[in-house]
Amino acid sequence: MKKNKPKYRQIIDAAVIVIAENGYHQAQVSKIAKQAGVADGTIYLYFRNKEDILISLFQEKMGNFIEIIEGKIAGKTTAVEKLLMLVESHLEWVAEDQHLAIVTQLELRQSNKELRQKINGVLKGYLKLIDKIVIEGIETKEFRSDLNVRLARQMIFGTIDETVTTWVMRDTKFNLLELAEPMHRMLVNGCGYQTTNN
Amino acid sequence: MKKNKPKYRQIIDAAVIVIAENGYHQAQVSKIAKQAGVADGTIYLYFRNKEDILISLFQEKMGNFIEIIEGKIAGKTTAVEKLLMLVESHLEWVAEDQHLAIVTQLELRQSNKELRQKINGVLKGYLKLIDKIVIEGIETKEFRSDLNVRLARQMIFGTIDETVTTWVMRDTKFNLLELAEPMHRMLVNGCGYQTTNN
Amino acid sequence: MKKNKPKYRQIIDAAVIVIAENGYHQAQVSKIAKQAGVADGTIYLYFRNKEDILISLFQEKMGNFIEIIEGKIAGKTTAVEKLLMLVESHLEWVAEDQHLAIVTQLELRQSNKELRQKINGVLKGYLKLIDKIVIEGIETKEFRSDLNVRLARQMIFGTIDETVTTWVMRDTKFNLLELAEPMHRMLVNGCGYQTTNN
Amino acid sequence: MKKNKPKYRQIIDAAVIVIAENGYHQAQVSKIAKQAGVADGTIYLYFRNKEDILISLFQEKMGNFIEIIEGKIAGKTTAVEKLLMLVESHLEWVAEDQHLAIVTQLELRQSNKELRQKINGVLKGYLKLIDKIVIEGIETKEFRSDLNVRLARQMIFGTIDETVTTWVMRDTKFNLLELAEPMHRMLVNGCGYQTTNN
DNA sequence: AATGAATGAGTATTCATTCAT
DNA sequence: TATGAATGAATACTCATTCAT
Repeated sequence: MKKNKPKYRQIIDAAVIVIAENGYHQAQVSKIAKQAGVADGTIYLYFRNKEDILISLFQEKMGNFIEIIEGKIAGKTTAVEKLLMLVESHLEWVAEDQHLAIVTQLELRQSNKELRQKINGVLKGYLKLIDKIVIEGIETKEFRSDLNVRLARQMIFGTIDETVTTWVMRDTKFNLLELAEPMHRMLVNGCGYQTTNN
Repeated sequence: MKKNKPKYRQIIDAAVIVIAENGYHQAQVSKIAKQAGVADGTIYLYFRNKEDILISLFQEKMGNFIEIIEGKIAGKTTAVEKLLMLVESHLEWVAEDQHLAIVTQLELRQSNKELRQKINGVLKGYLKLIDKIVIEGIETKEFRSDLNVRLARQMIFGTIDETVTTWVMRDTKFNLLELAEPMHRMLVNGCGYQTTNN
Repeated sequence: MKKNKPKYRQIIDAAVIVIAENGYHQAQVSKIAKQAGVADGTIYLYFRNKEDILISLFQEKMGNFIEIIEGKIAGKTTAVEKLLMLVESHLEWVAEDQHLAIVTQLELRQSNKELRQKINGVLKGYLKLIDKIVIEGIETKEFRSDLNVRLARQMIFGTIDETVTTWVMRDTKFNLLELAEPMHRMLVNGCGYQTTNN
Repeated sequence: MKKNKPKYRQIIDAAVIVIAENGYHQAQVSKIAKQAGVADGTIYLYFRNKEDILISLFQEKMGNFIEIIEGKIAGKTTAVEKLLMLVESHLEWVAEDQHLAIVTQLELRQSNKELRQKINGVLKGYLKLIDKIVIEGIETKEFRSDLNVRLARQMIFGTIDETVTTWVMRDTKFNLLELAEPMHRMLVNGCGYQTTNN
């Protein structure tokens, strides 16, 4: 199993750094190899081609992230709490590894359609996680019974993603985690009952 | 003023078609020229370079869209009504011209960081429009007084954008406009007061 | 028609020189372009790819040679005379342009199977020419009636080809044309009646 | 002596199979090693480099073939009979081991000039054998006294080689051995006296 | 003797842009 | 204005060979 050999992770981590620092289109295989401390050809002992590095990168990192969140959420009892945990974890994840954030939020989105579709495949796991929380919230009556699940998920993911992307692109970084609580309140309100204060 | 000459729009419209049909990375200048019915070199009498075509495309189309929305919103009295108008207009705009939707939602996002930043510059006008509605809503007490304006805008834009992107990528197209009302309710709720039904 | 433009022939002639002097595997496109006095990219305005250069080269040169021989043969009345003309012309053709001889006899034979098959397609025209002479010789009773046409053609072509290849590979070049007459006598004898002097 | 160790032949036989089935340019050392059931590095304990495998292959197989023919010829008294034996043996050899025929007739000829010259060195032994028969034929007056020995050898070898190559390339295989007799008659005629039936 | 992971040199092709006409 | 032939920089991937074990 190639994935368990140290050079597999070594190359993926090198790719994250090279892409974050040089941009997607300037991340040549030779640069990644150099950063990883291996020969160009060694890359191809662990990955089929360049695209395979990028997909594997996304799978490893995002997949890992989804697992962590699933674990954290399991400990929470209400959908509202679970949603807070998801928002906090997501923002924390982004703030912790800015190289990775740049790669997933900005650079990897420049890839061609084929690669983006494979990336979307990985993302689906995350979106299903959100769906589960929304559905649970409806069942427990924390959320409106007439809530459109897909729309709610698009609100939750869209809000987080837009916020994170804006933050990653900013030059001056503020504390992203502080946004978790107000963002969570907005999203829960969005899924809740009353419309205005009238 | 080059922008008023017929070939200027001719080339931009050709670019929309070529990018929508071939994808961003297969939209060569020569293809756009052919579609526009001009010689390759002629492109450079109207645009500085390829990037300039794409930015101009976005400016023309998005700028036009913003103007239309501004007009429509002016006729509404409350922030809630204005937000509904914005959501409806946005979804309508996307549903009306699918070529353009593909280009702005999917293809143009594959461009490099530099181009994307310029595109974001154009988008700022739209985001400011949203900000104005949110601020007005707070002032009229339609929205919470402690609402984080930037966060609210990111929710509104993020939700619309994520929804539209998902819709554009789908093979089977449902009626996008039907989502305006429930999406609007979610967003207004998100900006409003009460959290849950407890 | 690209084939009539001067650069088309210019590139083919450059390819002959570069391949003859550097060998098939050291004949990079950039070298051919430099020899032709054009930019690398210009090659691709006239040829689909590198293989297309080589096929076109063979078609142009060999096709041209076949036409010339056909013309010369038309003036001869007997199959025996026609065969002499063919042998003489072939040897003359090889001796005249040694660069081309190296390319067709040695270098182009190193190409991959796909290219060789296309080259064989061009060669078929030449082999059919030989067949026609053999058949005519049989009909005029210059040759044996029980002569196997394909075998006779293989003897004629094989003998010429083996002789020419040996000559091209030799460092010291003797007068190739002097071999025409004795080679012709051998071939005519081979197609004729008596076996030995017993 | 490496040549007597079992793995030496094992690797050569593997090379014949791999080249015949994959073609010269797809016959990587690693494939040959796998087919031979040894590690890549082991190849280099028995051969200096890849070229050395191919030369050794040709030497072993062709050398073996020459020895066999020499034995068979020794039992014949006239040059004409010896030539028949040579032609028959050659065609039989090709028809018997089609893998080997593909390798020697088609694939090995794609090698570079340097390797082909070394192969020609091995072939010299066979060509000398032909020369001996021709010279004997002249001395015994079976053949013309003014016969050019080199030319006669080129006819004999060229005819057989061209015939065999054509046969190997054909998809539908006919009985090659049936060509021995008519081919022999043609060649003997070619070396003989009379030109035509006049 | 045997292994096999690691090495790293080498090249065809595309396409945005120019400029002589 | 308009043309379009010509330019030339830039990069992923293969595979023969090595050498530490």
